[in-house]
Amino acid sequence: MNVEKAWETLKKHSFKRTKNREAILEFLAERDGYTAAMDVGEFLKKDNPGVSFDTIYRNLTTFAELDILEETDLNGERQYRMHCDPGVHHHHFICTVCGKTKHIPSCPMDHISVNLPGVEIQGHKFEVYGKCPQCQ
Amino acid sequence: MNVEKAWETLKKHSFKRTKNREAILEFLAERDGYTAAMDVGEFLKKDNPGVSFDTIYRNLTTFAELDILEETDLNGERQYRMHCDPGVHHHHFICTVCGKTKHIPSCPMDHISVNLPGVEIQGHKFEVYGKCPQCQ
DNA sequence: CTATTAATAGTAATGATTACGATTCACTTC
DNA sequence: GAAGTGAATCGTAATCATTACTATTAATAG
Repeated sequence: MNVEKAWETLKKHSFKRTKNREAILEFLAERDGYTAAMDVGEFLKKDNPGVSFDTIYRNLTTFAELDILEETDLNGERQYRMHCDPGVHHHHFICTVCGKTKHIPSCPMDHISVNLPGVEIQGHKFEVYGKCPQCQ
Repeated sequence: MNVEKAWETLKKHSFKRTKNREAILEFLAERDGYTAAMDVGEFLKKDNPGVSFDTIYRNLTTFAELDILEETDLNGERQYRMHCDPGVHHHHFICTVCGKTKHIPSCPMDHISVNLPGVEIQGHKFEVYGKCPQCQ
């Protein structure tokens, strides 16, 4: 997912083009891993010192709902990254130091017969944690 | 893991036998799923209205470090359950309504060749979410 | 029984997130 | 391109879970 595609999606759902949204998308497009909501906010403050939490969280949540961003909870913080490939299910290795991710194309649900009679499966989470080469 | 075994472990590490710890262990031994730290606290207050957050969180953290409890983060809250079988690696299905869990003995790391050259793997998380038969 | 030191109570502080009324701004329509 | 309209934002307060800290209490060893 790149910034243009994100804007197509936003247009399609009649969201307006604002400076804050542009900044968020351009910032996350540059990064290749997860970034905490608060850190996105810190970045926004450079151009716009008065951004409010409301703006930061509302937009990140909206983007995640539209599958523009991927979202995860990492040690109590909400983290976001550009969606690598919306529509193609995948997982990630996540560096616990810098947040950088690596794609894991296969999914445990395809390999494991989860024998759970009667339960209604809604979703799953699979993440591998460690240190990327640069952070060791 | 049952309450007696938990006390053996605690004794071995010279932790004292206190009313609060007894209450926490007995409460979690009764439950068969994850319980939020705050809910454990609520329960403690029945017998001891003045328990402090310090006591709740410190003991839960200690128990998790000693592998008496298993710990996970679920929608922003820290959740705990008696360790099914310390020493035997496993995963869980977790009911998103009541927190009840079901054992998943197999591990994705055994089935998926995570091809990540140069990274140092430290851990992983695999959880399946859904509704248990009672909560549908 | 007494001493020692862990454990706890009580409460304040922190950190992330949510909420909301007032204001501003992007975009439609004329 | 000016005006109108509702979405988006600001500024700030509130909430919620968790952490931190000091004075006091209580579990265990000797």
